[in-house]
Amino acid sequence: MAGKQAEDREPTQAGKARSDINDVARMARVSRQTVSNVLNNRTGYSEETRARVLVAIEALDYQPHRAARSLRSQRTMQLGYHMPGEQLAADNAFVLGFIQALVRAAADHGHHVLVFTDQGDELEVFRELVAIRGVDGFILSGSRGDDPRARYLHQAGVPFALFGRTAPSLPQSWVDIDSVAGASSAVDYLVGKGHESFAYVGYDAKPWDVERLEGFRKGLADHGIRVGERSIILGDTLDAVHGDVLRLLGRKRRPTAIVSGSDVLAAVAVNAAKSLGLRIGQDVAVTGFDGGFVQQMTEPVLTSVRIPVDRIAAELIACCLREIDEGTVQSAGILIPTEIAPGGSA
Amino acid sequence: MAGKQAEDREPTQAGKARSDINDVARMARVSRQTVSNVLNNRTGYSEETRARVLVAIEALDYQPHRAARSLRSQRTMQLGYHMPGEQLAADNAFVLGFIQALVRAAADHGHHVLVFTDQGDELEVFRELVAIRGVDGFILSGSRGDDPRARYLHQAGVPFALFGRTAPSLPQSWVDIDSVAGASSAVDYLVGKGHESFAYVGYDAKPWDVERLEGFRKGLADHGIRVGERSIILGDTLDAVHGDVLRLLGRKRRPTAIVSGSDVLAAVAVNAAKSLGLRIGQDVAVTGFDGGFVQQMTEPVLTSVRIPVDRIAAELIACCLREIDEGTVQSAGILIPTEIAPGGSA
DNA sequence: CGTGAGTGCTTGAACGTTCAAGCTCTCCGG
DNA sequence: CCGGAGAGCTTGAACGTTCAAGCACTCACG
Repeated sequence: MAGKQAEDREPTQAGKARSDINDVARMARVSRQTVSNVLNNRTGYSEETRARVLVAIEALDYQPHRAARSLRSQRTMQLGYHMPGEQLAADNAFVLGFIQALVRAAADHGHHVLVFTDQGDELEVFRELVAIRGVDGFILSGSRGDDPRARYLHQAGVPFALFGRTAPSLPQSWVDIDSVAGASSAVDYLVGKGHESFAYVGYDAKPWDVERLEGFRKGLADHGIRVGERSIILGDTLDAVHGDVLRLLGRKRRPTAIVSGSDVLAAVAVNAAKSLGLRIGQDVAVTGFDGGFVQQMTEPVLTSVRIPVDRIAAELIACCLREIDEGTVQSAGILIPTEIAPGGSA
Repeated sequence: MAGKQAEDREPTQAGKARSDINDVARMARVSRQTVSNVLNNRTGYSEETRARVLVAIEALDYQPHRAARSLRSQRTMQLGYHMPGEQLAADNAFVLGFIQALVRAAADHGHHVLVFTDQGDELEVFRELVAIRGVDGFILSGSRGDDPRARYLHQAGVPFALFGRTAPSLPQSWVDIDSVAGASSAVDYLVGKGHESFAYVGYDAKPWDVERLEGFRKGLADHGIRVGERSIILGDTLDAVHGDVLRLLGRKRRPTAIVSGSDVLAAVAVNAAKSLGLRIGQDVAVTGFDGGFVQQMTEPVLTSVRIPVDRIAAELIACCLREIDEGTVQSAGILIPTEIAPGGSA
């Protein structure tokens, strides 16, 4: 049943071993070191030599052996991304897009991404990766305040960049979105559409949830609009939020616009509104926050505050590599603005 | 603004370089090779020596240098996972959980996972990774029929395992879920709850979509239940499906149970039913397919055919490592059964 | 008591790069 | 015509492991 020798799986490369740097050197009639220099765009060779080397590389289809390079140069050309180990929850749609963006951004700089996660002890897995020198640096995400991973890496002298913010006591590279401005921009957008009566639906768990609510309040204040506390729904479970939205929209003077701190909760609000017979985008406007694929899951498509993952990933990788290459820490963080991604819901 | 020397980031390790295998050997009063043998659980040393070596390893906090190991042994202890490069869509909730499961399963065998994706040429990125010997093998996903990635890897003689099925012409390791049995089991479950009148909501794009519908039909046939073609909704857009479900449930003799080939579409069906004032789980039952976090996004929670990602990941990693270690290909694939994850919707 | 087969351990070499130091020209200023 | 600098290239060593051989000693067997 099982078992078939793998030998017969290599029909083409019969005996012909992979070529190494010496083969290239021999063919180009130069020394190994010169090949190495060309490969790493160093100086110290003529234009003519360079051309000969490149021809040989091409002809032999040579690519340097990653492990050999790493051993000598002490650079792995790999970055580690710590994937949240928690039970997968609502904003995971976001994480997947983020990983994809990270991988692409790293590839732009010739690096690969090692994705890892922890089970139990969060730091253990970092310690191991640092000990075996498996990566050159780390990308962390989902942090506000004092992050034990950041503290450990800092103390261990390992470069890293953080998506989110930490306690400003340590100098470290971080990139974050401007959640306050994002939520505030949703209000601007709705005001621009003529809305005057608002409600908010969001989580209450993470620091950025608080910031989004704060942004909502700021946005209203900017336009001199007041909002009652009863119009602010902060829910843990989708059930509870669903019920609260029903109650909210059942009121005599119901709001015409609902700003949400999450696409998923916005979807819940859309459903609740629909079940009351309200037309989304006409009787009531709803905006979300994320812009992942959940945005497409409502009908009509959600208008959402999009988190620009590509920008974020690019900055994170750039920060991390700068730290690796130059040994310097970008002590000021980077705040990335969000964008409104208009759908039919507002 | 920017720029702070990283020097002062290493307060603890002043000069004290990391210890290598020779340090351990010296401390345990044995040779490098003996340390190496202990490390790799080989034979050729006494129990007493082994103990001394372990003490030394502990004392020096020694961990072997990954790159050095790789160079000599030609094993990277890394597996590559090719993340679908397409625009992120509905079943991405699934992919994220899958990655997490893969990472964990690989870790159980002392391996790390390199996640990569392509932009444009799908094979290019494989060729590079193979050329630099960046991984020992690959995990592919999302394939039915003739997969160019599988073809390439096979021809290059690189071990890999496939989530999905390919043309049976090539002997290769694959693991897949039994979609037909899965959809069929949803019908069984609903029949067990007393339902007699069914409808189906699903996609039509991928091979497994077809299989799920097939399973639905088979499940009905098993119970001698007939279904009209008008009760089978195959949609591309959520909008269209939403409308079709409204029409379906608006019929005089409406079905009491809706089986769906996707949690997302099941969620759409739930919303549509709610907007007609139907009580989910009572007036109409709905089941999904996936069991990712989308399952939690409806109210009540969706009853769904869960894809056991942990099992799948474990089998994939095991297959791939077997191929790497023993050079043998498991020529028969593995079909993993799904499980019904009951929620309140059916 | 010589021989063959373990058992337990050591040693030099190798894996495929890059580092650090050197070597050989040429060219230019004094 | 000597000295110094630089351009262009080479060479031995090193990175930290594992491989492949070998060595010394013990023990059983004929």
